[in-house]
Order: sequence, then C-alpha cells, then structure tokens
Amino acid sequence: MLFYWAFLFACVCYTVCTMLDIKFIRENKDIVALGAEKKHIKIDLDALIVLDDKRRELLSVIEKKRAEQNEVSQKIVRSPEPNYKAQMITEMQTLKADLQKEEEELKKVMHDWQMLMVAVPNIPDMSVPEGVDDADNKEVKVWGDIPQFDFTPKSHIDLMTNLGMLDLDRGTKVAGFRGYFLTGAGAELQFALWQFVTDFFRNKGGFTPMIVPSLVRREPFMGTGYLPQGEEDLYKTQDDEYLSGTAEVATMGFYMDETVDKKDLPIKMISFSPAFRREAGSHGKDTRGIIRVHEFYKFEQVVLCEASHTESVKYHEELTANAEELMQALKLPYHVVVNCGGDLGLGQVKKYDIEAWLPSEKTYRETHSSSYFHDFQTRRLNIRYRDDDGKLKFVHSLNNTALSGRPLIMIVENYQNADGSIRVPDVLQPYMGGKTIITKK
RNA sequence: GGAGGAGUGGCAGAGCGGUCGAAUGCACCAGUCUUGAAAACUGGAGUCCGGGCAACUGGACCGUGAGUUCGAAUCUCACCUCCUCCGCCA
Repeated sequence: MLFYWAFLFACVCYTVCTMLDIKFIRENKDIVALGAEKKHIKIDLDALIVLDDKRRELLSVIEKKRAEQNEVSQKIVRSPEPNYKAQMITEMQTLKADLQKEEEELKKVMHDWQMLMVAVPNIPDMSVPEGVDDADNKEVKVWGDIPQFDFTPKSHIDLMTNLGMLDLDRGTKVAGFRGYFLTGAGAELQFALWQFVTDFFRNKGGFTPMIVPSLVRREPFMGTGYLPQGEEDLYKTQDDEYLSGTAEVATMGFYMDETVDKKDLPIKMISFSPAFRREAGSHGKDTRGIIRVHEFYKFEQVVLCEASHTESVKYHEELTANAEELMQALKLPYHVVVNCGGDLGLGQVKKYDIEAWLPSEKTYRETHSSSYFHDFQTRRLNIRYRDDDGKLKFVHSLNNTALSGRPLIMIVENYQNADGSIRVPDVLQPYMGGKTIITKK
C-alpha cells in the first residue's frame, strides 16, 4: 500500500521531474524496481547505481583535471618567460597522462552504464493488471454480437482460396514460408479497406497522412525501444539498416533531434507503410493462413503531445476510440483488453489490445495495439518542445494501429455465407464499385 | 560505380593551432525614444552534465567517432550526411 502512494507520487511529479533519467532512477529506485517486477523484466538497479557512483566520481576527478589544464593553458599562452613556459608544459604532460588513464576508465564505465540504462523499463501505470503474459490480460469491453452460423463456418484460408482471393501455394513458392498473394477480390477488398481508413481519418480531421519508410536506420529503432532488445525479430540489411515491423518507428523518427513548437502540439499522424516481422519467437504459431505473416501493410496512428500524464491518457483513450470506431463501422465484433504487466513492452506505460472475433478459431485475435510511453521514446529520440516556463521538455508519445492486415481476415470469416460467398461490409461497398457480395466466378 | 566539393549557434556566414562558446548580418527578447507603432539607439540571449539556497561557478558541445598536441572549430584518419559532374537504372 505504501508503494502505491509512492507510485501515485511518482505519477504526480512525472511532468516535473522527467522520468527514467538516471536522477529519477536514483531517487525512486523502489518504484522503478517495482515497475520492472510488474513487467517481469529483470534489471539489477543496485548494479546500475554502483556503476553510476563510479561514473560520477570519475567525472568529477576528470573535470577538475580538465579545469586545471584549461587554466594552465591560458598561462602558457600569456607567459612571456620561455623557461616558465617549458616547465608548465612538462607539468601538463604529466597531468595529461593521468587524465588519459582516467578517461579510459570512464569510457569502460560509460559503456556498461549505457547497456544497463537502455534496459531499464518504463514504469507501468497503476491501472495495469498484474500478470505474466497475454493470458492474464483483462477484458474491459465487449462490442457486437458473435455471429451464429447455421452451418460450420470456414476459415479464411478455405474461403479466400476458393474465391480466388488468396494464393498461399504460390506465395510459398515465391516468398517462402508465410508467403502469400492477395489476388482478385482479395486485393480489391484490401484496397477498399485502405481507402476507407484514409477517408475515415480525413473526415476525422487533425491527422496528417504520411507514407513512411520501412527501411530504417538503427537510431529510430533504439529510440522507439525496439532495439537493442528486439534484434531477433527484425530483418537487417547488408547496409546495417533494419526493416521495421510498424510505421511507428519511422514516424517517431520524423521529429528525431528536433524541438517542436508547443503550439503545434498535439501532432497527430496517420502513417502507412509495409511492415516486416521475422516472427523469430513464434515458430510453431499460426503457421496456416495469413494471421501471422512476415510482410503486410499497416496504417498506424501516432501522437506527440505535451509532457503531461493527463494529456497522454486523454489521447490514449482517443486513439483507442478511433480504432473502435473503425471496427464498429465494419461491424466486426471485438473486445478490448487491458494488457497485464508482463505483456507490456519495455517503454509502454499502459496498453490496450483490440481483438476481433475469428469464427474459425472461435476466439478473439488481436487487430490493434494501443499504447502510451510518456517520454520514454522521446527522451531517446530527443524530441522536445519549449514550455511556457521557458524550459525544454520531452514531448509524450503514443501510438495505436489503425489498420493491420488482420481485419481483412475477420471480415472474410464473419461475413461468410453458407455457400462460401462473402458479403461486403456496407461501408466498403463504395470502394468496391458498389459490389455487395464476393462470389465464385 | 567513378571524380570532385561541403558540413560552424534559429537562419546566413567568418574563423583554419592558444587571446574562440565562437566575428558579422538577419531573426528573437527587454529597455530608451514615441500618444501608439515603425525606425534608431542601448542591453540581453544557446544546449547538456555537475556544485551552490542563491548571485554564481566547473566541465562538455563547431556532422559523428578516434588520433596528434601542454593546448584542436582549426592538423591526421575513419565513418555519416548533403551538393556538383560522369556512368548505370527506374
């Protein structure tokens, strides 16, 4: 209970003392440790603090020597006396030798220090439930009726293959494991969804549409928290770039190392890009169909806002609501879960997953993932704004899927008829030339 | 792929071994003048880390990282980015 008060305090002072810099970690070790524990992430904070003591000590010694060096340097310049000059230079040579030793030591310390620092997770919100993995996520909302079929519903694989919408055999032939082609009405339906989403955000207003790179340098991955921990799940090129698994990475990189104008906040972006995932940790999972693929297209909502917990929460709810609105327009039954501590990423404070009903599996499967980070990402990416008090602050960042590859699957399965045809959702019909049903030719 | 050139403060642009955190101009902020504004004049102002209640003070930062030197924006090397020309390709 005491910890919860400490927790609350941490949240309150959040906007004042920016978080997860070393100062915050030192002053709030227990809260950080508790947060890591909730996320089931192992981190040795005591080792970090010992190392930080060492770092501070070395820094102080080095800075004193450098001050002396600077001072004597000035004397050397001004002194008209050659002998005195030579003597001082000799003294400085000795000082320099010491300095180099200490700098070498500091370098080593800094290396280890940085390794530990990037591994310190952000603190989850109080409202995040305890738990180890996605099985412990808590359902917070259910929308729509699960369809009752008077026949045995088919999987998207059978439905789409039969209707010439999907070609997995040739997908594998051409692209290898988890490869696929969307063909005919399959491609058309996907295009329709993209158009629908584009129009949805245009009508909503405030979101800048973006088409962003997938081939991205290391820095934005470090900044967003996908590296160094997620190396395994990323494709890497021979030029040391990575293929990103979400438009979030490049979109967050857009303002990297920049100071944005406070009057432009919040900055809302709706980004489109291909997404690549090695699925290194999911070898046996979802091997049939296109639930889990190495390559798909994605619209991502990204928001940068003022450094305020209240603002973050407000936009988090908004981004989640946007995604729900899309699902409701498509009339896809879904539920929302709040992710438990163990299912949160390193930088995430809180996350909602939206999961839509998949008849062939008789379960909900994830279609959207909505999370906020406070300044975890922007601190690493160095994205700041000048506040009214004249101080530079790190903005807060958050993101949520708008459309991944999966809703297509949910549509196909939920809208299927007994004869294997598929009704086209009302809102998509205008984008399909008025087509109301997809049937076999 | 080949040959050259360049990266300095919000912007433009000097500096090319010490007196440089950095001239100058523009932009910015405050003040003087003015009924008000403009102009003119005067002054101020970078970021990060540390010490101090504070005034203030120490260190770092001239694309990035190493090196030479008592001392580097300035010299050397590597890398990154941008520009120009040739070639190739959409």
